[in-house]
Amino acid sequence: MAGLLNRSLDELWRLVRRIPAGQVISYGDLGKLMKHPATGRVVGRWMAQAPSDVPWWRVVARDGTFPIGKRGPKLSLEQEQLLREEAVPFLNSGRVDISACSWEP
DNA sequence: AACTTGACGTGAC
DNA sequence: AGTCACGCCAAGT
Repeated sequence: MAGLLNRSLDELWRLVRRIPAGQVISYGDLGKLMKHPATGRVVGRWMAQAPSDVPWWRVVARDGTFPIGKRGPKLSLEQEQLLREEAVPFLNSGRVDISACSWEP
């Protein structure tokens, strides 16, 4: 028996891998897409253990910020840089313009 | 087993 | 537009 947690993790990595370059999705919306929905907070916890082949930087908070910055400022900057390289639109406030580049499966 | 901590979201002010 | 309080719930201590 695989376990519900591991299956959810697999599904999560599958979903994130489907996000095209130049687009983003929020933690909460990602959770809603799963067979057994998870809250944004839980998705965030799981993202911390994302395999290296998962484009974790395309997942942002609902308001277009990087909550990761509170704990790891370095990682936050890396995320912003990666998104800018993909031509993701930013607002003057430094947040991602999520309404202009959100991924819808 | 109890308590704390967040890679979040929402609503109130 | 920016804060804040609160609900959320898996993991860590």
